[in-house]
Amino acid sequence: MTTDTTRLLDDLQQRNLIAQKSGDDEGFREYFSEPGRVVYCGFDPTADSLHVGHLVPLLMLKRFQLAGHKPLALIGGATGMIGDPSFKATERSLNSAGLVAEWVTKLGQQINGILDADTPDSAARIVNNADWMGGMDVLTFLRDVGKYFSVNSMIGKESVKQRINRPEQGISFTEFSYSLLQSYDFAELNRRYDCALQIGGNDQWGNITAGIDLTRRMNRQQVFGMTLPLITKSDGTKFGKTESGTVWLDPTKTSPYSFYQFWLNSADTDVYDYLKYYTFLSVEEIGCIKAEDEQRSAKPEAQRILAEQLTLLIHGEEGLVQAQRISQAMFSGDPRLLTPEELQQLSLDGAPTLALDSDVDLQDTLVAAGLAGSRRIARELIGAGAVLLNGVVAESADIRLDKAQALHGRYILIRKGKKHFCLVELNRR
RNA sequence: GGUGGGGUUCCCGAGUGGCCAAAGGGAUCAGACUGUAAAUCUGACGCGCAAGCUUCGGUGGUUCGAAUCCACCUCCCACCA
Repeated sequence: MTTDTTRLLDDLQQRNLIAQKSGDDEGFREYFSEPGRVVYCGFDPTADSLHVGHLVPLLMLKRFQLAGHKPLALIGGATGMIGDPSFKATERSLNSAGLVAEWVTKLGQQINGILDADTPDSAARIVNNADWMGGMDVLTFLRDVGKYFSVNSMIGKESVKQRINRPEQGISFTEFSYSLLQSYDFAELNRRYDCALQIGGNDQWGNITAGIDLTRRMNRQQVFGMTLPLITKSDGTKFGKTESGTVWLDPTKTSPYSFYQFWLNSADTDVYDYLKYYTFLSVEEIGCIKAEDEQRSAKPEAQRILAEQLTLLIHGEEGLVQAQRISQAMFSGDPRLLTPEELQQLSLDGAPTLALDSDVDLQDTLVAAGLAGSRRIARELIGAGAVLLNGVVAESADIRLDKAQALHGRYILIRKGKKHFCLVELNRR
């Protein structure tokens, strides 16, 4: 077991997954040389689903689990009521208690699906900090927790500096107190579960170190902290977004197909790093993939592997098959070969869909589908041969869509350019 | 409060009476090339099938004609205090 953890830490370093780590490497390694250590990461319910930005810490918990430790996922039913101000430019609006509670439940289910709760010696545990914070009264909190914090050092934290320095934005006492809550969580988890490591995104460093200090003072225990790097894209745009917005883990918010496509579209310059961050493939294997991709001068395999690994992990075998089947039909297959069931599945799987009456103008349809900004643009696109109906180039701008050309009398798959689609379903009249 | 500068089509930014739907760049979209890449090249980029119509902070005015001139309003910025 000792070797497992040593390997883990070396592996994490090779994957560039450690941004900052508290304390000395020796002590850290020694402590984690014993199996069954408890590692925690908090997830605040700020939406009804986790998104790809949450994956790195979540998978980190799993990495520790695979190395024989116990992952502890904390869902911030309490902290989610407050809002973390770290590196946020503006004060955030509060969510209602009911909404937060609902989100807590949903996040719990998602996390549960990813972390293994049945592994004998390293079962995952999911806790909610509302359980110990919800009932705490103000005086107790201020006396027992607040007393350990120095406002002087709190206002010096980099994470709130911009808020402190910008009077027009400011920071409410509520948000300013957030760090105390998170710190108390660490101390509490240390007391309850002997938790000794908190991990989080690099923006959490301030909160984590505050928790380490509090735990030492309250529990007289030395605990550890580690932050994970902020994932970036080589083109400078924000990771985790597509033109249609955040990439969620919830299949009803981001379909397995879109999720698969998100990873598949990773840039060559990023994809090998992502394989290290997001998959459990060994660094050696990833190195081989890279070497092979460089040998072959054709399309690299890395993106496909990345997309497969992640879709399988989050959406399971079925989700992956769906995603691949749709991708195949859309990009390289002939949509005319799809069965009515598969076409129907397309819309369920997240392809944009439009229900129209039969015998409609193609230009108007392109506009309605959001594939063209105006009829004039639609005509230009058609003229350039950029519009495909069921995989066949639309020859004329004056085409009308009717049942005769619809697949199975109902479906017309419109494609604009290389990767914009809309499935039109003609109503029977 | 005083003075000076400014608000132009998604963004930046030219344009100071007709030749302006408005230079140039960026972003975006498409085509070619490709790997559903990158880079590059080409084209499009207010609306309209078209005649034409609606845009240049707002309102009114001068003029045959205004993004361009005038008045007022509004917002932003700089300096003064």
